[in-house]
Amino acid sequence: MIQISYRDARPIYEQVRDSYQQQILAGVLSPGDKLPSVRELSSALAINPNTIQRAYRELEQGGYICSVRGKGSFVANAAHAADVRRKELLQRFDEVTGELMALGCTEEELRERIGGGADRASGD
Amino acid sequence: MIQISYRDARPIYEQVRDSYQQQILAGVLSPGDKLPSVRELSSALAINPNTIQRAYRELEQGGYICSVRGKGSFVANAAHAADVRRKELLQRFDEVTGELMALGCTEEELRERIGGGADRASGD
Amino acid sequence: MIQISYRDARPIYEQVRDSYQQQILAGVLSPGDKLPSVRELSSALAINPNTIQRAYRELEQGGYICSVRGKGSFVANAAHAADVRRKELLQRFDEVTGELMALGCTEEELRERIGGGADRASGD
Amino acid sequence: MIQISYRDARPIYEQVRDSYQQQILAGVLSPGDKLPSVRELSSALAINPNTIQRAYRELEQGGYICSVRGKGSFVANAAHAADVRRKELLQRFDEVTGELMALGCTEEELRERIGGGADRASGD
DNA sequence: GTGGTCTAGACCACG
DNA sequence: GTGGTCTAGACCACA
Repeated sequence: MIQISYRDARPIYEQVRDSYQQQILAGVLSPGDKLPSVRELSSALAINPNTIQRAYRELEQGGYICSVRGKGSFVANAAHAADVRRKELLQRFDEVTGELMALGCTEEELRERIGGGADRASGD
Repeated sequence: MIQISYRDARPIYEQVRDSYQQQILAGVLSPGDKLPSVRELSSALAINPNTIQRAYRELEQGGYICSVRGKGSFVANAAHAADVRRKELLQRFDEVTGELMALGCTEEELRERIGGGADRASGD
Repeated sequence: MIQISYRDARPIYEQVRDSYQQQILAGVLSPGDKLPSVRELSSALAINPNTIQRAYRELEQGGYICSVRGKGSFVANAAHAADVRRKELLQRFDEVTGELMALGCTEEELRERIGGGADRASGD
Repeated sequence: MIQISYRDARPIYEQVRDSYQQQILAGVLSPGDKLPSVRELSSALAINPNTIQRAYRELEQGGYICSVRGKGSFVANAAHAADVRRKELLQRFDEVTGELMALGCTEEELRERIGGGADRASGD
């Protein structure tokens, strides 16, 4: 289930949108799965239906879900959306590595860090 | 000199703050260098002085500059600021690599990408 | 047989209506042919009978079919329907060409494009 | 100035969005031109500000305008938006010509029709 | 019941 | 003053 926080700087509709986006890309939700209805989710989270609807609308514009009047909202085939997302992330990856190397990090240091979630504390 | 753009999604005070932050970290501005006064910069950029003041305030809170009443604002010792920035970037690095690998990128692929600015187009 | 898709932006009754409209104009269905009954089609497609009924009603209003109480629905003489449709399309043709030329496409370019399905990729 | 009609089947926000989109693509509005503020336009058209804002938001998402907090909304550089629009129109052009030829129109007939706004009545 | 649109009015962030 | 977000509640189209 989606978690939202009023302490988060992001507006609520973005938190809802990003949570679903993440779950869909991660495969937690599969193509064809039904999302909770706008009214259902809005009452479950104690949030105005319009706010949920905006999140759903943007998910649909991004190709993540497919909303059908009278039926509900369903997870779409994520292939295209995943491609777009991967391009975004690779661009951010280049930016971050570029700035880190400008700050003195070596290529070797960053290469070792990839996938090394276990010993992450050593470099922080 | 600082460049601001009205087409940028970021508010102006963030553009000013980030520009100086970047120049200080990159060594374009050295510790002790004097920044233009709020009045000077605001008239040079045709921007409300309040906006500049907010940028300077946040730069001081981040440890990038040091403002002295009646004297002006000066670049602080960059070592601490660079440490803070590096931690931020390493955290984002971990987030981005984590999500990329969840989307199917291999560790090897990402390791090869580091520093490979010349053949970047191949992976986009 | 009619195909409907929940991922289509159009409501279902429009998909049903447009599918038959297209088949009638293309000659796949000939004047006098009997359409499946509302009950038959609604159970075959697992769709609410009201939805099918609305599609049939609009097909009859458009002159594409002729419904006889107690007998069924039959494809009408296609000549009139085709005339109406052709007028619609010619109007859209004028609108589209007008806007394309306002965007810088030349008359020659559009003339060459007509019927050039083979080399379509060159102009996209 | 924008004209909206309650008799139009399109929702109001689409009418507003499409009107500006058209004016920007046609060059009636040039890059850098300021659009009326949300409040201004909403009171001029006697429409709720939220409705106008949605139109403006979609114009920004489409790359037609650029909205800046505290400053206003301005026409963006339309080059990219025009490209996207042209592709859309060329695709519709192909669809319409294809269906017209399936209905018996000849290539020659359609080629002559292009640009022939003066003698349009002959073919309707 | 579902999603979609619209209104009325509030508050915030920014300049 | 500007745009952006959120709420509360209404009505419509669709299944």
